[in-house]
Amino acid sequence: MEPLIILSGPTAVGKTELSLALAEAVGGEIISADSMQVYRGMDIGTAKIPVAERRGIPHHLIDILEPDEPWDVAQFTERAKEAIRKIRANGHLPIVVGGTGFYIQALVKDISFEEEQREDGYREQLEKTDSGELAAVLAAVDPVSAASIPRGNRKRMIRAIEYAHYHGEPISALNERQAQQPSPYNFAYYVLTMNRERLYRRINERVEEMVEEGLTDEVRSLLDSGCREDSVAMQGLGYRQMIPFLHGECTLEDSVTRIQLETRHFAKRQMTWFRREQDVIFLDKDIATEEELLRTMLDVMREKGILC
RNA sequence: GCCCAGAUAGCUCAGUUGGUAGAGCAGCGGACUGAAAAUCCGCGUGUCACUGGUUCGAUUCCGGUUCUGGGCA
Repeated sequence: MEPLIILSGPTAVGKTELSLALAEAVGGEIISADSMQVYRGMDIGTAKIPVAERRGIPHHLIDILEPDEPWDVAQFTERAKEAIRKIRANGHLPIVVGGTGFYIQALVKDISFEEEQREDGYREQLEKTDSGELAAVLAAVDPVSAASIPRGNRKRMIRAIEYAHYHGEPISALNERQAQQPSPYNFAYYVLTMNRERLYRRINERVEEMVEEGLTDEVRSLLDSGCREDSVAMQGLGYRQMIPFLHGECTLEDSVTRIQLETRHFAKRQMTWFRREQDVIFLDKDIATEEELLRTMLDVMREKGILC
């Protein structure tokens, strides 16, 4: 089985820093599992590690798209698998680092995403449909999903209906099938954690630092260069909340407070995700030094036969 | 010092024509299979400032006290 090392955790917990030490220790290359760092020009707000600080370790899936280009899990898994092949060919170990749990799950479980011919405008049509109608359509097409997706969650209702439309089977059937499927990887999935209060404080501080480093100008120049306010990239934390300030609709302080708040909410959601995830090894930063954590990681990898 | 208005959940406040109270935000928990830094769901007992009085019963009415605003001196 192919070896795979994963290092994740909530935002601002210190993944990047640890990932460098880890890569050096095992002879690894890093694959970013971050839905926003793929975009060029989004550096400060995504806490992207500057090339100069990468210590010569190759980083994949960072800066590969313009901010208005589409990107999703399916593309991520495809590109990540490509990167894994390349890294293995170099005789190195692939290390997936990032906070997008959804991407990591899709990669580890090797969820397949078949091509969809989306040119028929079906999604656009669904987006115009009101929620009651969507619920009715979903109930007809996929009763299992209809029972589990709340009426308020249009996004997930739309995807479920859309899936049935393109594949002729309910997405709930697909999910069930893929859930059984074993991972093709011999993986070690680490999640870095920390006391909540401390994490929240780090988040608040990091946002302040981002603003000092010029986050406002970064957002402004993205918009000036034609990036649409409703683009996926602009939904990112630190970007979306800055828009009202740039329009003169609120103070900078209001925007900053908002970024801090929503980043804290995000970190909380990430923790919910990791708690549910199977086969995860939690590494608590409160009770161990980075050296100790690294040693634990290496021990686990030896045990699993990822390292000899 | 006097007058007026407040004092209710961590915060901002609503409310009870007297039967011990509820929203938003925060916080907490959860979901998540092609936007995921997205999207969505759930969770509210708190000396109703303190203290007397009236009452079967007071957070609610009356008196006093303290504190906080605002006004007048």
